[in-house]
Amino acid sequence: MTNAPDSAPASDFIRDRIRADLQSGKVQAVQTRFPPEPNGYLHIGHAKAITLSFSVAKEFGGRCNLRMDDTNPAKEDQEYVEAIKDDVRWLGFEWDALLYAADYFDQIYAWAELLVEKGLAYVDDQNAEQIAATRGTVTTPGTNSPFRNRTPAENLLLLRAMKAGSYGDGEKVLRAKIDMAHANLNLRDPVMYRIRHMHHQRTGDKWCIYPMYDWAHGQCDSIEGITHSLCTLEFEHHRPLYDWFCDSLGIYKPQQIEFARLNVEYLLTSKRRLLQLVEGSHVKGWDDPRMPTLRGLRRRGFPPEALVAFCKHVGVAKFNSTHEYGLLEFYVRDHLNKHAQRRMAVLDPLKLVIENWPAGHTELVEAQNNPEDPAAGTRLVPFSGELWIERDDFLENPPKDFFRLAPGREVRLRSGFFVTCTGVDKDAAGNITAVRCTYDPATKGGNAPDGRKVKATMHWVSCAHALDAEVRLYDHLFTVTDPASIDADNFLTVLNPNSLRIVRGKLEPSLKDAKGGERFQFERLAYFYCDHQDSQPGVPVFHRTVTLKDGYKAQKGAATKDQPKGGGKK
RNA sequence: UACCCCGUGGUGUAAUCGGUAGCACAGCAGGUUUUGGUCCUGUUGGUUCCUGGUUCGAGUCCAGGCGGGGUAACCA
Repeated sequence: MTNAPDSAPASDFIRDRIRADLQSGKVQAVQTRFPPEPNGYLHIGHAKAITLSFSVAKEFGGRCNLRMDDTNPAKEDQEYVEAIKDDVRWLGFEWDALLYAADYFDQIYAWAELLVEKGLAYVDDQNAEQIAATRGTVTTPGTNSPFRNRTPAENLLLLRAMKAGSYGDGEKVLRAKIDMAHANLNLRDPVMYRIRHMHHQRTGDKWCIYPMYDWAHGQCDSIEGITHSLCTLEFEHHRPLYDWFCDSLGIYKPQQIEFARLNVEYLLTSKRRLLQLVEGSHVKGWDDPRMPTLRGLRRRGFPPEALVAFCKHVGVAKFNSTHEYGLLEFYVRDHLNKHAQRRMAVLDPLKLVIENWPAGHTELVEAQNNPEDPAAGTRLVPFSGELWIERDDFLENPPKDFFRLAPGREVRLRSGFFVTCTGVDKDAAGNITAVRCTYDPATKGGNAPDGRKVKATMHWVSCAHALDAEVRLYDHLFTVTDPASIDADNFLTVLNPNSLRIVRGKLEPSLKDAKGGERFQFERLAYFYCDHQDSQPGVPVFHRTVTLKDGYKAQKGAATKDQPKGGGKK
């Protein structure tokens, strides 16, 4: 699946259990599933769940289904079904079967009648408020519904009438008859069916009663023969109910195992909050490159392989943890370093004039496409007497640890020539308008025949040949590492006003042919993604995926870490 | 103030049947380098939440604390 380091699955409590189940013979073949509700887009948290369920199945020679948990037509939409399928495939996983909870509605209903007949479920006439009010609290028991003792025969009639559409929305519900005083609130006669006269994207108008999550999920798992039903920690309290339904029905009971959901610094995975960002236009949609959605990460340029490697690395445990954002970046850089071709681009241009360059002359220099992958070949880049260099690659009065261009200093222009700074031009206000230098014709390609060394190599783009292009520089959407901890009222105050900065860059001409979906490293700056939405033929738009590590800045402290000011450097 | 779950270096995560803490990232130092990237080498960090107990031996088992998270939708 991935070539990233330590992609081998670590031993964890879930795999340990599966191994034991296989060994004891309790389980013959592993069957897992990823059960999203098609009511929104998948995000990085889902990537962990997807990676887990699909990987586990694969590792143990089992199967993994993609099942749409479409039990609530009020919130779901076919558009999301397609998006989910697309995102799962993008991550690199292929399901053994594509299934829908709605396809089991007949079976689930039949089981409901069975429970009614067994006296384990009843129709309640109370409304939602009354049911909530009589549920009790975590410290006080609930009270029985006045309709709790209806006979099985009466309940059966009522349930059938519910199904037949004899009642309006909310008029009646079917409830499991368990224990209104149970310490686990989920077992205080949970609602199984509610009435919703609604069109379902899959079953049309066949049903007007729809099963609740608890009264569908375990049943679906059972029907599919799921051996290990993996889900996140918040469903832990639901497991007793999951078990109760299967046991009461006398059907095959899969084992639900819960693990901690993924948390990453600066990222939010709450659907509600994400929706707030989109609806408030704080981002440009669900696929905004600052969003932690899979679609957003895709547009940001994150390779799916990097995401999967990250998800495998973080492991699975029950401890509620938060991963450093830097770990995610590590996997992105690790993959991109090996696969992204190099190009040169100047994002904060400063003119460099080569005084001894033959007027009007252009020379082509050969540049490596990827030093990490010789097979990527080389390309020709035009070099001339006026070049763009990065503004912060020149300093008139450099500190001792600054290796780049400065008056009197010689540096290498990558794949080009050695140049020596002879002076600067300034405007009336004293701002530097251009840097002047001379070049050494003998150093073409970047090496001096006499063996002399330079301490710095800089990127450049020929002014006459430069491609002007829009480059979008992204940074964290939030200024705090844990935006989820900020309450709803102040949530927007921690939005990073500099999370998106758009600049016009001077790019080497070959980038004119960049296609949407391609990834590059703009040397010495960062990795960039050619946007598949906004790029036009010949007019590419680039998104900064992640910066390169910067050893120089690191030495100077992290003061500018979250507030990039230079062209593309942090 | 009920019930459930969890607690290992800065962040995560490992440690066969209880045998004396490993790995990754980050950090630091050095080397290599036509990217201050990559790569290579070395290295700093842990009384395994606390207190007792069982044991020849406890991160692993037991008890009691402390701390964190979760749960009261006709959502999933």
